[in-house]
Amino acid sequence: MSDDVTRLPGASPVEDGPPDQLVCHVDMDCFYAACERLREPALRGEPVVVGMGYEPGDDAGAVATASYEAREFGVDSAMAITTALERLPRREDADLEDPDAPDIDETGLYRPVDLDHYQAVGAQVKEILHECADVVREVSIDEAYLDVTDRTNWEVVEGFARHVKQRIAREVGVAASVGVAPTLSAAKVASDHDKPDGLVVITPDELVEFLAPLDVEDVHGVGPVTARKLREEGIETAGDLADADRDALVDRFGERGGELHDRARGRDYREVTPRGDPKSFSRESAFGSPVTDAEPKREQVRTLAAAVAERAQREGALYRTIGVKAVEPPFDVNTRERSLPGPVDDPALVESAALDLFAEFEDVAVRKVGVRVANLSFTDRDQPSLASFTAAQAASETEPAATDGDDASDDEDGAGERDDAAVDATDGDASESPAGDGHKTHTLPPGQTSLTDF
DNA sequence: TCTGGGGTCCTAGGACCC
DNA sequence: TCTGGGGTCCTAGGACCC
Repeated sequence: MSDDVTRLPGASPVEDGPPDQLVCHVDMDCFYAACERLREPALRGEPVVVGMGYEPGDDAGAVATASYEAREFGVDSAMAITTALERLPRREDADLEDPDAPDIDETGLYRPVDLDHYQAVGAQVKEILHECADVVREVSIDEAYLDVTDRTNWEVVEGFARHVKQRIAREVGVAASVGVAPTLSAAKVASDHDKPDGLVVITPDELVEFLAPLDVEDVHGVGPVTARKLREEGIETAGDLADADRDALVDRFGERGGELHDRARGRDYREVTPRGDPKSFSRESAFGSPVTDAEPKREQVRTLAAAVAERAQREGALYRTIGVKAVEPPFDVNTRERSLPGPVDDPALVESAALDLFAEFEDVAVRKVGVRVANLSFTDRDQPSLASFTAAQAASETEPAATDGDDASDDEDGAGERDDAAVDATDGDASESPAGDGHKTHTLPPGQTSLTDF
């Protein structure tokens, strides 16, 4: 029911042809690096690398953003910091006296990610964007689509887009690339086309010709895996994809195949709609090297569970599904999740459920663990009142949860034993938390460590 | 390039219900 | 008792995006 909130009547796709719209895609250039330069002007003109999971001086983590100066040295997003340091040593290691030290002109400045700062800068940019358009879809911290159909027209849209860029540069101090096109996916292609500081307008007349020569991987939605498969069939460009047999694409790639075919032909029936509520929250973290011992992994799971639960509470979200992730070397991603009979806000339950689901990975080598909550509902909007929620919950709690001591893994064939008795409230009454913050808390009965009764 | 973190959507099989 | 088909929910994995 809550899902329907995001599917407003006006948001249904137009079936009978491209919607007549003017879409503007705004994409900040090297946003994290630009934000660092904003508060540390000495970084301007220098190779800057912003690393995540990285602290000053260490060499763990990965590159979140590399400035264009750093990219000259072969440093790129998602690259391991160790690799980046090989190509671009840190400035601190330059030493004019030492012949073995790197040349200062071939060193870069490394900074750790500071999301709070970027969020604050991003908010200023978004404020401008909302002033420039009636509908804005914020895709990420540094990217948004604008529906500007009613604000401009094809004759003057270039000036309009230039105005948006200049406002961002003048009022916030960071550079954006802007693309304008009749569809979302083409606007995205347009903003990418002349980065950095680009401004590209693709009119409806030019659309097909513009797309045709592009690499097939430039089509939004074609990633490395699909691109490889397409190339194996001789489909190298967007034009090749546009000319390919649609039914064959659907056979091979499912509905997505048809969608990609459309996009390569300049057809994209999506409209610009604001983003709805989030669907899940997750936290994950990687170990420096794979860990086999149970306790350090369990400790990390506990930490992540607490962080996820805290996030949900902060955002006023209840969750009905709790899940974990365990990545085994070399890169085998395993996920396990369980759904509850009803939405809860219960940090202790997130922890015990996560540990329980994680049990089967306790004694194997794991390089990364994660915890997730999903099936979210938001208290102050689409959620039934606390009173009715509590009543419904009480009704499903009449049967006490069994503590059978079984391993979670033993439950595979025990589906018939599943019962609907949910998680029991500790004191038998579903009282609000003492803090009186409106959050109803739920915990497993003392001593219960298994979730086989989910 | 030996792979970080936070998300979304899709698919496929099985359970379960009518 | 056997058979059928449709619909929905759940779980696991995969691809993609930023």
